[in-house]
Amino acid sequence: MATQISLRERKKQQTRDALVDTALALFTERGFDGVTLDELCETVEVSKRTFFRNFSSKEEVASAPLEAMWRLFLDTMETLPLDRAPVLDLLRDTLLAVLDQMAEDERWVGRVRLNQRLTERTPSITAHGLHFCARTSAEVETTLHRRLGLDSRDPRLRLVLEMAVAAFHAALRAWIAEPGRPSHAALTAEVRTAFAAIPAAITLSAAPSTREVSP
Amino acid sequence: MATQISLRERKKQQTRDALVDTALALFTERGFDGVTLDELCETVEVSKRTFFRNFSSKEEVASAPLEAMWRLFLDTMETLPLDRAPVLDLLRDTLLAVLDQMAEDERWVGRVRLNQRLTERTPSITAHGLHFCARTSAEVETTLHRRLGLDSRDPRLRLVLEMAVAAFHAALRAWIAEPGRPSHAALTAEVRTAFAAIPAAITLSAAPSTREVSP
DNA sequence: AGGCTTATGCCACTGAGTGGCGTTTCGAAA
DNA sequence: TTTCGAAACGCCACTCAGTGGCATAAGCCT
Repeated sequence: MATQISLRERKKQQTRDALVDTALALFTERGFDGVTLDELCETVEVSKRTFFRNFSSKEEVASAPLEAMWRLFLDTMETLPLDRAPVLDLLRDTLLAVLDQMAEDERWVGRVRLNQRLTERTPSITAHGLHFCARTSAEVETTLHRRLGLDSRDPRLRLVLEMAVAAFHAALRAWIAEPGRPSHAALTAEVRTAFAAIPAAITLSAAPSTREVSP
Repeated sequence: MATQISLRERKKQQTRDALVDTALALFTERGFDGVTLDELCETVEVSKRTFFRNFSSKEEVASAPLEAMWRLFLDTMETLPLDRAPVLDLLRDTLLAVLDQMAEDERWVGRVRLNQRLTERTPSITAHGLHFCARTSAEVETTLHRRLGLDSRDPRLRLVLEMAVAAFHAALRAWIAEPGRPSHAALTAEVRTAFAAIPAAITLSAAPSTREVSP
């Protein structure tokens, strides 16, 4: 009872996975711009037309792992039971739960790592990822706006979402920078740390004892 | 102060301005994807090669007004006298000062309006703008990190920067949505409103009877 | 005025992304 | 099992963003 989905769906998923893994490997090895789509498609033995039926751009295939996580996040937000806790805590806990769920496939952690490394060194992937985040968080905003019953002109919901996204990005960067093989546990720890730093960020002031020397 | 710059510099600036204004007009009229670069260049009577010596992409020419503002912001951050005020207040006040300075050229306000309208309806411009913001705020982070003497692993500086950017974007969106002709004064008012909402965003909770929380 | 620098125009080229269309492959009903 | 419709695929031709090279022109400087 493993697969209730059709053979066709499975085959499609297989080529999708093959494209993602091969793309991550090739991009990591020779750089995003050093690999053409023709090359990638030839390696996976798939036509370029098929590639664009699975991904909307060259950047998307490299961002697939994180985008899958955000889609799960969005779905969870739709069905989550809401309590009266601060939205920021809600977002953090949902994010942590989603991370646990994604990490059940242990290959995902490795893929996210390559995904993130490529994002950091490739401007066009960065831009694509930021845009995806913006779209997704706009959808989360819509969902929460409806479910929490807030005034649509209230900018606080948008702001708290941006804070959460910023905290997650900070956590990802710190996680990638860690020595050794980044683990799922380490990532969740970084997420907790980053969210915990938010209140202090608002009141952050210049360090008292520091004096400036440069022109 | 008059123009001390050379004639050559002025001519270059003229073609730059012509490209920006024509691009904003054409894109607004027929959509970003409905205008080819060849068309734009023919209208301004400039070769495509020249276009790419002034702008690095089709998206950049549409984002030029806001990018100019952020560059001025970055320069200001470099030379600003720092006091012990919270960094968030520092960022807000600097942003307001930079807006005043940009608005001295009254054409700028109109350009930003078109810039922002196009950004909202064009995904690729959105992505480009977000990436530019990320790069710029990373530079601001570097500058403030050096000038404030903070631990480089402290995520609070990054977080407070993201909050400021998010507040500015929220202000821009509200400004664009205002009826009538958006003015510079209205924009600064929106900026103040958005920044003021930040502390309450953190503690925002789901509340059917919507109890307001004040800082 | 003459040489130097710098912007520009022109041209050919790569590579991403799209549309059309015929063919294969799977799913499901008969 | 056969057959039929739908979905996925491959192939081909095309548009357009962006780049590199090289020759030319325009401003700058002595």
